[in-house]
Amino acid sequence: MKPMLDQGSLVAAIKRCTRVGDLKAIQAHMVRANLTQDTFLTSKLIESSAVTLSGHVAYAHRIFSCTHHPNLFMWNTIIRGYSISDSPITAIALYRDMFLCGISPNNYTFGFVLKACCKLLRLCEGQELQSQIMKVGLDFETPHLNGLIKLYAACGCMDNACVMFDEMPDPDSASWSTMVSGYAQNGQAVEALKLFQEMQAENVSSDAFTLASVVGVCGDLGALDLGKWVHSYIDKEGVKIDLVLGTALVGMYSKCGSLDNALKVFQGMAERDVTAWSTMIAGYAIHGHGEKALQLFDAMKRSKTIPNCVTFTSVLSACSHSGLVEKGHQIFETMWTEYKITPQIKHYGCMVDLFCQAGMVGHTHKFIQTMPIEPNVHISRKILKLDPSSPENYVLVSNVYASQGRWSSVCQVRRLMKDKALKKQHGWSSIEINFLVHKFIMGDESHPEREKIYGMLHQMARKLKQVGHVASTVDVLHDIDEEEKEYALGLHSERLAIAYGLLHTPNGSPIRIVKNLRVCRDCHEVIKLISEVYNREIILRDRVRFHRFRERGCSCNDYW
DNA sequence: ATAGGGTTAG
Repeated sequence: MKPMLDQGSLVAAIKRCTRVGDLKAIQAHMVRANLTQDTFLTSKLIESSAVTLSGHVAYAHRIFSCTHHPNLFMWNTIIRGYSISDSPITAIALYRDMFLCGISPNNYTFGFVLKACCKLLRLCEGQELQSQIMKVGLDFETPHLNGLIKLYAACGCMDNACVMFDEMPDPDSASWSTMVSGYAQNGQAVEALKLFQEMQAENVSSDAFTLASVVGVCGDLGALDLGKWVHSYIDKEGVKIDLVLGTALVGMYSKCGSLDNALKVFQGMAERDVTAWSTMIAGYAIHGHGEKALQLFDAMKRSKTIPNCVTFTSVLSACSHSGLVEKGHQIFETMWTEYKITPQIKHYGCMVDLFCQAGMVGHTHKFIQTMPIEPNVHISRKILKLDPSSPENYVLVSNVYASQGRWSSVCQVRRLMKDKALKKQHGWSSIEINFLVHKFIMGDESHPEREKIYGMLHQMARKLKQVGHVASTVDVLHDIDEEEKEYALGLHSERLAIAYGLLHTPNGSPIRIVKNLRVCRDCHEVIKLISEVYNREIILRDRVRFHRFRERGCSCNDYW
């Protein structure tokens, strides 16, 4: 190696570092060149290990602690490093230390601490920060406002986020994309799309960040036509399809059932990381193409991309849907032996599905005994104990009970959820007509065409009764709360969507609907009946299947 | 002397 003992070449060398080991070598050079007290070089060392080589904040922290009088840049850099690390709480602690050391923050500091608050969902501290900025007389800049909007969105307060956004004098593309992704993350997909359409109307051009969110929303809603339109918009505007946007498109096309397009985008991508590969593999898994998913998994390994736990969920579920028992078992074993990934409950779930579908009852029992957690209702109880704050877990448990007809337990779980005042996650269904996505929740009365829809709904109910359908839930849920009554009356979201579809799609064309979150037992049966009575093909995409491969062993290719 | 906010997979 050439000697590089001046500051300039050392800085250049730090920039080229890809591992912490490289930094150690440079530190050795600094000792030899008597440059250990060089503030600029020390700053760059901290920056490199704290930010550029993320995951090595502790190393940066050691250098920082050895510095006698760290300057503001060093403080900022170390706080920034922690804010993006898995210990953002340390960023906040350091921010307090900074005051104790008599160092005043600047605008950059606030941005980094805000990010840490965001990761920790510390709304109060974020607001405190907001008043501090004003107190010290610094300008409140767009990145701060965007950070606060993000914080509100992350904490589920889209109303506050919206007020801030509306009051912004000069929202930039980051502001828009924060809002769009905020709606998307809070399950307000339609609002996200509305905002995107507003952007179009106001001639605000969308960049790759916003578009990735929008594309994701299209996938969530199964809005293929709109998704295709956004894709053509991306091409037309010459927006570069980078790793993230490419991955978003692949995911959108596979979720919307268009695997050809998903593959086309995937193959056109200049680079592919573990997320991109996992998305494409999941696409094949969802549609029951087990062999293809496995081929892709092999290709991924050949490309030296290291699979993670998400990749394995998709690969194992692909095996389960295609009956590839041996192969699946083999891959499951490699999780720990080759990749040191501890299988999670969902991976065990895939394995149980795999054995069950192959009819290997004995094998299943044996496998279950090796599991760290029992795979029945009792695990669900454990899940609730482990994470009692996640509403999804309650829904999962309630569904497990429902599938066994244990209605009183269903009510108990629901009541528990209510007592804990957990935000109800409404199940919804949607249908896309002429690029517009119409979303319905159970008993939805807000639609402008509610009269027509309800008329159709009652007609549907009568016709179903004529062919002998008795809503199985009606009989058991008579003495429960209002919501359950609506449920029992048949105002399920998917029926509202179908009614709307019957009213608005031309005769002969299929009705494609997406159902999310709450599966009722007779949903598929009812849809089949409606489709027979009205002589219309009804295609249901059940989003729950994407999340919970382990539930009752239906193959996903039934849905598209 | 250096630096900031927003995006993707189950």
